[in-house]
Amino acid sequence: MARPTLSREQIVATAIEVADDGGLDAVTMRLVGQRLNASGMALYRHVANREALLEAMIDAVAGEFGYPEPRPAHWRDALAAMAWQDWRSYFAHPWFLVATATCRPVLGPRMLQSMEWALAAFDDVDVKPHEKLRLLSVLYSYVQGLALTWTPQGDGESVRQYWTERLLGTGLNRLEAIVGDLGEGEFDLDADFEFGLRRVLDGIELYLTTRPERPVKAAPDRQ
Amino acid sequence: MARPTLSREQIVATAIEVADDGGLDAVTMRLVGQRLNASGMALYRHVANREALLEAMIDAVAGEFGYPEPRPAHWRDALAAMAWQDWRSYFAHPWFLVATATCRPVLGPRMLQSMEWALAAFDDVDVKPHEKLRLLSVLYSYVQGLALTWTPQGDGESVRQYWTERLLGTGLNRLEAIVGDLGEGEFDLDADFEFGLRRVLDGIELYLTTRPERPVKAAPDRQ
DNA sequence: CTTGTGGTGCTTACAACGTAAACATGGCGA
DNA sequence: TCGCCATGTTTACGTTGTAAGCACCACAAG
Repeated sequence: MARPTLSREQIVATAIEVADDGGLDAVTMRLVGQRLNASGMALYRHVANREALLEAMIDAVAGEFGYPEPRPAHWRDALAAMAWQDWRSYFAHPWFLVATATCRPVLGPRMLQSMEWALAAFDDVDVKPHEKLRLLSVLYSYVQGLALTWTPQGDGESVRQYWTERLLGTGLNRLEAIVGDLGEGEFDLDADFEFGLRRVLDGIELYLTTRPERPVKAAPDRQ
Repeated sequence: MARPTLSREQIVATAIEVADDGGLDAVTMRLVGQRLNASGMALYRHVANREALLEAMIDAVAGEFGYPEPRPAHWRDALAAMAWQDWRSYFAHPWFLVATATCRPVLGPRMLQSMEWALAAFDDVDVKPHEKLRLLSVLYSYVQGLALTWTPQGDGESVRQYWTERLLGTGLNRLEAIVGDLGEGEFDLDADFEFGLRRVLDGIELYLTTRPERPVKAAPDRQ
């Protein structure tokens, strides 16, 4: 049989390149094929259809940067590291969140592995597995939701500019007060993210430490 | 001039119906027009293009259910009410989150009004406006992110079924332990949501009550 | 009453998309 | 050497968003 010149991994990688350059709309079968000196239809030999390609792209990005090994001993440090990593990933690939919203939530192998890593952060904590997932979900959701709000979308117009534009002249004084606040200070997205991250981790920590019925067992002190 | 038989509001409302029935992909200019006994091109007299239509749909849904008036006196009650309302909205219109992810974050008039309502919940709290927005963002993001994970996407396959399917046989024991947990117990999305909501509100409350430099001023006790 | 005039909806047309179907090709097993 | 079949290509079809031009009609001006 004819030696294949295309591979599934190569296709996915190229599609990711295309998406990074031109957004998710640019991920066209023909265009991805073109970057590989192939026709658009060639992709169908390695990928069921466009949606499957998107799912593959999502899972590829999900495992792109590994989480730190060994995992920090205290769950709070581990989860913070994970949150930062995800946060960075979302900005490295602005199309990522759009894709996950469009497709159903993708539980590919790499994504599952990441979840396992995160769950292991709670190994020292005496909570039911389902509650561990619930706690994780709070953090995942926060990171995802905030990124969704602030990732630059399509056109080059800065998100900050868009907000100040829209908030002024609305006659809503509390919103306009924020614009004043934003104008004078710097616009530091990472700082905003870290602020919220602290609140979320605080909420989780409060739960783990104050439930009288299930005391924390042998959680290592943070150094 | 010829009396108009279409109106922008009518178009937006019809488009929302279409999306509720057949998902966001069904929101085609031609199909929305057809429901109004009009051609697809007729819509362009009232809406710039498809994206503008989506943005209008988003803002319409954002203001569909008003938040409770009068607003609960304690910020925590107010924010909880808001979060539940948003949570319900996301499930009433599964396409909503997909649309907000696709378009840039939409700050339409109704959405801004909702934000103003939420900000007012912090009127009794002595925090800088920018920090109020940060605190709100934590909650918004959590609700949005969790809904994004659990809203049924497209096909009728239940999300729960999809998860159990994917989690089994991965060889990752922490994930499989969760499936066992899910299997025996009930699968109560609202309970999951409320659990996380408590954690987020706890995190916010901890911040507001323990900062030594900015004490809470005259926040009313909850009855 | 007649006559623009401009807002409204319709028709046609086009490029781009996902993808089904048939075809061409070339390396490997027999 | 022959045939097979996986791989990539070509062609084609239906659907999409939307640009361009046309047809209509109600009102203001004459």
